[in-house]
Amino acid sequence: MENHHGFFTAGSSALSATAAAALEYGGFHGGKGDGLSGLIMEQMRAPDNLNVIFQNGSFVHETKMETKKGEKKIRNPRFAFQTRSQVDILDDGYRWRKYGQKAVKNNKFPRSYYRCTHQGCSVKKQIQRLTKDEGIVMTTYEGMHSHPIQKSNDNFEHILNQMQIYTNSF
DNA sequence: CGCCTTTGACCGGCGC
DNA sequence: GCGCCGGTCAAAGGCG
Repeated sequence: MENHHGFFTAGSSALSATAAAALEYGGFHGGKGDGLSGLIMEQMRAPDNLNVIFQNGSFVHETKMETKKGEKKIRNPRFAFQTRSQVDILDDGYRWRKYGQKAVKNNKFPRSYYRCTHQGCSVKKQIQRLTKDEGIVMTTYEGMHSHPIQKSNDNFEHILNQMQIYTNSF
């Protein structure tokens, strides 16, 4: 688990543990053993009400209390991470339909909302570029896929390669 | 024709 | 109540 390549330059054991959980969940077909598997964070998940955020390679977690008086208001597990990338859309192999875009306060870039188009799958994600550092794209996943990937993974791997190059030259 | 964006309207929660 | 804010809906249009 220590082989994730400077992408998240973390010494945090918490990060390692989370990464382990991600790989354990292993939604992507095959780690391919090419060293990129550590970068595949899409499938990482956090416990209920736990928001996991990576900032500048460091690891931050924030608990989110959603359970108020509603009780039924339990949010799906959420997972957020940031990547340094020129492109906003990180193709992770699933098919997404965009269902909204909103301007966010204190941010000059809009936030985009996507939903997984697989029948019966309600996984959502939001993508937002940070004003603070335009090179960073923040992606937040909510919920987990309970079905296989629909698209080829080739594109995603390509993008991962790009990201790796990009981060290494940092 | 099927699937996707775009975009303003709408909605619920919250603070004043 | 009212207005803001974040999130979602849905009509219209684009594109292969």
